[in-house]
Amino acid sequence: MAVKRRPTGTHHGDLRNALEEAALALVGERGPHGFTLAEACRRAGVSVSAPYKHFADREALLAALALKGYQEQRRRYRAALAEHTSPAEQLAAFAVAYVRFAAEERALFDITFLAGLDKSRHPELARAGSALYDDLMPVTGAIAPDPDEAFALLVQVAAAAHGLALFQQQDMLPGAWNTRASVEEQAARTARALAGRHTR
Amino acid sequence: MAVKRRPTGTHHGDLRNALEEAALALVGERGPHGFTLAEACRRAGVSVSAPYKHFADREALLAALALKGYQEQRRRYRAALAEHTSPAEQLAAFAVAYVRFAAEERALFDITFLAGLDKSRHPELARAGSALYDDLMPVTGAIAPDPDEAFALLVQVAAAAHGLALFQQQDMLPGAWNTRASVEEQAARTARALAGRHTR
DNA sequence: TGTACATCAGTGAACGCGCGTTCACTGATGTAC
DNA sequence: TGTACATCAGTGAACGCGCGTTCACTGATGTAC
Repeated sequence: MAVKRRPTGTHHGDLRNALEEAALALVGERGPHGFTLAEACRRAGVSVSAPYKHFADREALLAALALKGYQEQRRRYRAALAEHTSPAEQLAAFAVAYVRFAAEERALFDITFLAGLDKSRHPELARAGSALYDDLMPVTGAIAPDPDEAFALLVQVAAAAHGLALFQQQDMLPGAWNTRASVEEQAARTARALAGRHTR
Repeated sequence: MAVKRRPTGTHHGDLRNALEEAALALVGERGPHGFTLAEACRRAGVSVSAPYKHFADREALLAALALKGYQEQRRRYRAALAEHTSPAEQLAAFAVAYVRFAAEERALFDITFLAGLDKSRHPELARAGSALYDDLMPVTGAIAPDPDEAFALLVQVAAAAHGLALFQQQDMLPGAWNTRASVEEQAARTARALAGRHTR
């Protein structure tokens, strides 16, 4: 057997991760387009050519983070669904989890949805996005038996949560309405109202 | 009385407008951050220093366009409301007008919501944004008498329309769902469902 | 009507800046024998 | 255990680029008399 390789690399040790962390910090501080390779290198204490040992180019680093964003979303939505049994409440929990993800992981959310990544150049992102639909469809399917209706319901709830998340992030709601608690409540109420339409 | 001034200026004639048009074209072609002063000058056939006779800086040009965006939205929403008498149908018409504005005036929509304008530096934009609420509140107020409920309803419908508009713009819906007609239908249905909650 | 003048929209050259990417290199590490 | 070697993560200098902004200027236009 070969000697065990150290998981930490040769020089820096964990540059790939350090660059990803720096990118998240930059987007958190400066907005969806605030990431530059040069500044991430500065923060990681490394020369500007170092990233190319780990990523093909600037966009590849962002795409790696966007993929993480989709995975984190999936994890959160599955957990949210598992906490309820009634489909309507599961849908509400999903909507709340959506706006909460945007608030708690803002940089990840920004990179995933607002960094302008060319999705046709990153099919794995498109796949990760539609994987989210797969997890949710059983829930809306239990509320609206017709598949088209089920998908429409899912789209409506996700869109409402997406809009609420962006409104809050961009300070477009007045005063107390721009609170995380308030936005989560609106998300849940919207989901319940839209689900209610079908159950009676 | 002084001789009438030509509305067309001295040299170029209408550089201010030409620059705004070029900026809209650029954002339309390259996305929310695709505008540069230099390229707009090239397209207007003018030197790079010319814009400073009309705008304080790059951001001022964008802010002027964002203001136009809010004005155009207001015009459209007022027209949408005027076409119906039932509050629920007015709300649905607003939601449809919202996603239609995003589709028909994509560049204006992008500049208004996605260009990352610093709103604290442009209070006129914040004012123009909340003016939209003022037009809509009577509608939701007719559906939900309690002012907080009325505002919540408005926020929910606007957020849903916002999310739908972005989903379509970013190609996040599969196949026929990513159609303008489909998205408009989802917007109308969401508005009706949310309004319905209150009227029974 | 003719002339001197003020205005001001647009010029063109220059500035400093930060960016993404390439390239030959170095030197520490782990591996084979 | 010791030595020669291959690997490969990170260096540092350089590249070309496009950007926003400034500055002294020019020259066409409209105005005053």
